[in-house]
Amino acid sequence: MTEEEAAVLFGALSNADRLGVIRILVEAGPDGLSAGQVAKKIGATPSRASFHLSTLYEVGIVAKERHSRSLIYSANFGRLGGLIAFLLDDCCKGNAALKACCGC
Amino acid sequence: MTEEEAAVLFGALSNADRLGVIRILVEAGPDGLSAGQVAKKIGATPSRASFHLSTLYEVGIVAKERHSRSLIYSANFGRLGGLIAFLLDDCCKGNAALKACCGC
DNA sequence: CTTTCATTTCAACGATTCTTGAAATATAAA
DNA sequence: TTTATATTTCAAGAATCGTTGAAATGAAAG
Repeated sequence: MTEEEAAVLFGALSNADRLGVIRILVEAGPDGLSAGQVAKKIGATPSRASFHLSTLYEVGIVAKERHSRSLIYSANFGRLGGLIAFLLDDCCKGNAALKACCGC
Repeated sequence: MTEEEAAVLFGALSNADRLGVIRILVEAGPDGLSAGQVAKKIGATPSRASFHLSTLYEVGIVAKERHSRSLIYSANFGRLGGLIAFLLDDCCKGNAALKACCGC
């Protein structure tokens, strides 16, 4: 992962609504949640939730699958884990002090 | 750490120049580097480097200390580790799949 | 006390992001 | 085939971000 790519991913995490989305999608597990359910849970209008879900989808942090009328979103752990690994191992060269600070 | 605070921290990481700064400051170790050295290493004008260093300093990701004419910047592992811990443990509830994906 | 060096601050500008509400699309039900 | 449901897309506007180069600040040297 390039610095540019990581920066884009961090940009996707740089919004409280989207962190809320990630939180509830992780909680929801592999079955995920519909866009509407996400909107309700984070207290956002459909359009606003859709905007944030799209942002997360475009960078690969969430997956999307149509289920009849609903679009079901779920967390992509691989992508999120890859970003953490970039920060920890590549950007910060596996620095021991850093790992100690995050319990890794 | 609140979602709002984490979002601000992720925002500070959402720029390739700033990830470059973090990389070289981690590499430089506890002694850090002057603003001028940072600027040279990332290939930026003094003013642009200063802007990015300030952004990182304001959110506590780097520390700053004057040494005669130079301002010496160094990485704050505690803050960076705290953010990773937020994502891993709080936001993602210690999810095992995620931890596996980043080697934690 | 003037000059030099290191860095920040500022103003201006363009680019990007976020929100809102209305209109469009896709799917299913009546 | 009309209607209802679920979601996205769009346009407009406000807010924030990033770059540039010039001016200001802080600290040391001559």
